[in-house]
Amino acid sequence: MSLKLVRGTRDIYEKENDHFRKIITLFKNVSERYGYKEISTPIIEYSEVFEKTLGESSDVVSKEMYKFQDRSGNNLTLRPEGTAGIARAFISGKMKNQLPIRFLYYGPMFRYERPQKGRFRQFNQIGIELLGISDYQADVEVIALGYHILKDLGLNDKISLLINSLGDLESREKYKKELISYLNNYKNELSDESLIRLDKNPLRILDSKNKNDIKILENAPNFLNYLNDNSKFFFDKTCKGLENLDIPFTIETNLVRGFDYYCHTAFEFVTNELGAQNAIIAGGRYDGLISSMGGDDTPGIGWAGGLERLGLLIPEVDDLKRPVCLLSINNSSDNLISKLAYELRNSGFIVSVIRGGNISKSINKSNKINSKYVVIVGEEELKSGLFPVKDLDSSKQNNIKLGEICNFLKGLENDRSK
RNA sequence: GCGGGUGUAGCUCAGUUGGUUAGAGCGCCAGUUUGUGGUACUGGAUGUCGUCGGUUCAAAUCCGAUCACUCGCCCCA
Repeated sequence: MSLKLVRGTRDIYEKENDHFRKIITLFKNVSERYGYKEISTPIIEYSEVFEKTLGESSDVVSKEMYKFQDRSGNNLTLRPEGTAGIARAFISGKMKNQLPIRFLYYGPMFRYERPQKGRFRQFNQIGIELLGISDYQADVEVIALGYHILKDLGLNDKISLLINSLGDLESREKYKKELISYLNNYKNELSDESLIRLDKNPLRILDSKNKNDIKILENAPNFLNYLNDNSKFFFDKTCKGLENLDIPFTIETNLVRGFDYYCHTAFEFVTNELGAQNAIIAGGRYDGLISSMGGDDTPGIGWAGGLERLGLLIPEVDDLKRPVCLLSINNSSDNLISKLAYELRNSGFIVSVIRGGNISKSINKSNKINSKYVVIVGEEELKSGLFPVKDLDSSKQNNIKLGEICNFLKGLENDRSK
């Protein structure tokens, strides 16, 4: 039997899980203040849910999906991202009369990519979607929410916001034509990658990292000049909306999203602390998505953030809540200890029972699990009915009657929080 | 998918031009201290040297393959 981990997957232990939980808790907490409600969709969907929405030419669909057939021959895919599944849920759940609707979600996603720092084959995303508002206010709200979360995580000075407009369909088609005709002059100089894109998805050439491509693009027509009045108005208003909230941003005209369903606003919160994996939160507007899946025409905008990447950026913080250790020096005290532990746990304490060994060792073990208080239960205590309750920080110790230990500890905790 | 680097104890890493029984620090366990912890001192345990194969009298060391991690490309969260 192989004990190896599947490539790009990993086991996550207590500390990291605590760390993730903190991010998720903060994410949910802030998002709920903006009116977002949690939705959980399945991890598997029919493959076409992703293929038709993300675009056949996108990297994710063309080479990164975990596709398989189940025993009935259904073509299924482990979700590579969250938006398509939520759009599907919105349509199949017949939620159109509840618009506008705000979703928050988090969970594992799967992409068959080469693993790197901050990049895994199974990874976790947090994300939000806002459906049913075609107005730029939705874009401002969604970006502000992302900024709010990053700010509360203390990442202000580590991230920057890049924003661009992909315009509406009309603007995009017009620009695409201009860009193609410009790039056609450089056909023999463009990178192979970009040449393929020239046919399939020319806008993606804009974010090519190839040096020569970048040079060619310097004189290429600028997307922002091809926005029609409607698109220009939309983009201006969005930017003004961000300024109104004092959210700093940079217009990045070469920012293009990898999925077909985006239009108008595209944005990324990026960092330079994670090497090639610089996008922490990224998203945009996808007005055509739901109609393309067979639903009524419904505008939408959202973003997704990488939990692992966020985790790499924020420091781990020790738990404030420290356990109480009950030291069992004598086996005949088992019942007494389990009852005391039960009572303390009912009162909200984290309780750890340490059995056997001498007192030195037991206190030592208590220290190692970051315990604040220990209660010693040994021969003498069973006789006298008085139990030493010791504060390991101050080394102060009081002898307390069994029935009063819980209240005594509560009192100490209250004093401490004052 | 392409290119570079790395892989030795739980962790961080040494290990000479191939040469006996593979090392250090931290951590862990025990003792000093049989009812009171963090410090100190003393002692101890722990390795398929990533895996498989090859060269050699002899491989952690050289060669090949493979796996994983890592950095860059690509792409993305």
